[in-house]
Amino acid sequence: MSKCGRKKYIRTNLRQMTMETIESHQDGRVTDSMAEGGSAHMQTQTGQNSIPTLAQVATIAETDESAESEGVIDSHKRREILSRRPSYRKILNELSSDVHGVVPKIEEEKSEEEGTPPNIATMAVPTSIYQTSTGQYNEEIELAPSHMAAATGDMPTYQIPAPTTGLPQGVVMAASPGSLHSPQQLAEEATRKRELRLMKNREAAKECRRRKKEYVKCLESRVAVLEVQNKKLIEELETLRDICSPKAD
DNA sequence: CTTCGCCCACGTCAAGAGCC
DNA sequence: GGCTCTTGACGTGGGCGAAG
Repeated sequence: MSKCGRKKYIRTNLRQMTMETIESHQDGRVTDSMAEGGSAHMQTQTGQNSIPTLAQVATIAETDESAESEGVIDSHKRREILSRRPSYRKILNELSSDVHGVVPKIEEEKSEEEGTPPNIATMAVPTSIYQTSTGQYNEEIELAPSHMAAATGDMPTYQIPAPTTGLPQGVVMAASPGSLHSPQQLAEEATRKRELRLMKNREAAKECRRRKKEYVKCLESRVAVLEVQNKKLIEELETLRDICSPKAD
């Protein structure tokens, strides 16, 4: 068996095991949305997409609780519970409005078209505030001077196609639909539309993944900042306690 | 060197969200 | 209501380090 074939075999088995786990966890019942490729369970097939969003975590917890307490959820309610959450950009922008300065907004993608990196320069990157091996936090928060992805080399080759035409190279504009007569022309038009749709979706998927990574990084950044704040507040509380109730010695 | 296990990125499909 | 966008899920291929 070739390497790829073996991997496929392993992953297929892994997926099967995962689904069995989910089924057993849910008392042998798989929800409609999961069977349809719903968004509320963590993908474990390859390890990617394994980070559940906050909404997903809440959803899973809610589903578990309700499943235990009520036993049966009707399909409509399940659909509501497992409904898709808003986009990363929306969530992040809401977060940024709540915590100004901690979480950056995801900018509209226009800077790349202008030949400059996306404006993430104002983001507080937790480069040096992660917990050390001794449990201490480095409290220095640096401002990222350059594009984050460029620093990590995450998307070295990503490019948005030139927006001038909106069509891939090699895709020829067909004649107007009114001028299509023969089945051959109709088939060609359908093929062309499919190619265009696939190309757009390909780019959209890339962009979506980029945003997702950015979103996760921002959440991690926020966690780090809040942990630092929490630590400071605890220390402040201890100091005030010492002042208010000094030891009599 | 080969195999294994894991991770990452990609392309595609499908379905919900959002806009007009 | 139709169209486009967004994103979860899935399958695939490649890279890399560890183990044999």
